[in-house]
Amino acid sequence: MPLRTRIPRPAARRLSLYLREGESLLAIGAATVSSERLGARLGISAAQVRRDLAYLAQAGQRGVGYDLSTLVSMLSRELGLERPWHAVLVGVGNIGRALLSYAPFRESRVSIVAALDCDPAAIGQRWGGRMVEPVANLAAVVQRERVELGVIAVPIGSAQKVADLLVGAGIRGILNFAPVEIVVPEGIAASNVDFGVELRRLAMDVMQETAALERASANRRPA
Amino acid sequence: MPLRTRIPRPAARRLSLYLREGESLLAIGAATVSSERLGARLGISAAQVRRDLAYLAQAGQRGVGYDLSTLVSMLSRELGLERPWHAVLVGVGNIGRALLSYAPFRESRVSIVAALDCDPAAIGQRWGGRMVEPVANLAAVVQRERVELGVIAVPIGSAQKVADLLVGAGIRGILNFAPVEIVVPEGIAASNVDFGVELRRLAMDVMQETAALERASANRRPA
DNA sequence: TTATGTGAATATCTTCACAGCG
DNA sequence: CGCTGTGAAGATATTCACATAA
Repeated sequence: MPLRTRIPRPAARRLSLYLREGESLLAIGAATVSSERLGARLGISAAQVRRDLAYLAQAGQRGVGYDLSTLVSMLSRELGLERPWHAVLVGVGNIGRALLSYAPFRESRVSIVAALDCDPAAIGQRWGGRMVEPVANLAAVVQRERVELGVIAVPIGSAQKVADLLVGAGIRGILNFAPVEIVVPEGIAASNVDFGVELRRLAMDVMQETAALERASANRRPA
Repeated sequence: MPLRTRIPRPAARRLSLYLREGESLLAIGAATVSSERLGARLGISAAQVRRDLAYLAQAGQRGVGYDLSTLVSMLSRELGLERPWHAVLVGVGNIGRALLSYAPFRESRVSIVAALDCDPAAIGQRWGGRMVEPVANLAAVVQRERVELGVIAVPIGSAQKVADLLVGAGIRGILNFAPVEIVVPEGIAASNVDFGVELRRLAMDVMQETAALERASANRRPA
């Protein structure tokens, strides 16, 4: 077997977006979609969409486009969503509660099956149907629920400690919302979402847009 | 003047991280940092760090490293953080409240100066020191507080509507937490954070890690 | 005729390796 | 001597343009 070449990182990231849009088009009642239209909905060029989707075997049909239900199931398979994934959340502050009540998870194959916290006052409360357990239960929860992913939503000071606990409990991937880069051993996937970094990046993008506009108008009346 | 070449997209995104780490090292009492160490804290190669920081004029000193206070102020300037940026939040559900209580904003130059919602029950409540106002006030708030950025934390169904309102009110950049790609006119910066997409990506990363490990062990005993 | 799939060309990003400077 | 800054090489990613298939 040819062991199909690995999908490039940026393409792989876009696959999640195609899946989300594909599902939403399907929900609207559409049957097919063109690379043109799919790209337009996501701000991605049609050529890029075709190149990305060509990594899936035979996803589209020439002259017609992509059959949405085929596309959705191929993307699901590619993204590893044919089987369900279980995640455990640590920290039920505002971010944690936002995650627990994030509606789209209910029908997604990736779900948060348990919520832990170390604050005695938080333990026993229910959020989005799940009861908060003490962090001490972590290892037991991971085994009991076959948990593979961990979500960190604790303050910056405890983030690394929680990451170590998760790794120790046998988790394979971590999504971290604390504003610090966590360190994980080789072979464990980690990704970070930091609201502050996102807002700063936005500010920078606005600056660059502004600069680009000024440059453009300066070019209209050059030396 | 040579109109210094634009900083590449990926490098620009990393700049936010260098700033965050730089500030945190400074807080610890460090005076300088090497590309080696800075990179190690972020999982970025030293060569990459040097290449990125070289976009700032004369940021480091050979044989010594980067002076942290210089570095932090250069990065702040590059990211447009020399002056404060004001953002308005629309939607005070769980995500909105998480943003309002996100501690690092308090000392950052990007701050959320107002919170709006369309639910009468939410209006008048206080979160993180800010009182929730009706969305109808949007244009007035934008003018009053010189707001340039908008944060969307409303359900999927109203996200595009809110985006249009923000653009209409004169906002220059939008950070969207609803799980849909919003459409904005040319010249307006937009970026999206979707918890579902992030978790799916994590699941995919875990799959790929697993596949890579299997491939590696298969190679140890090839045909 | 329409819209995919894909070589080839281009553009962009990253790493290497070492000259250069304090 | 240590560590940055940077040409040049290498690796990746994107776009173009068109052959191809329904």
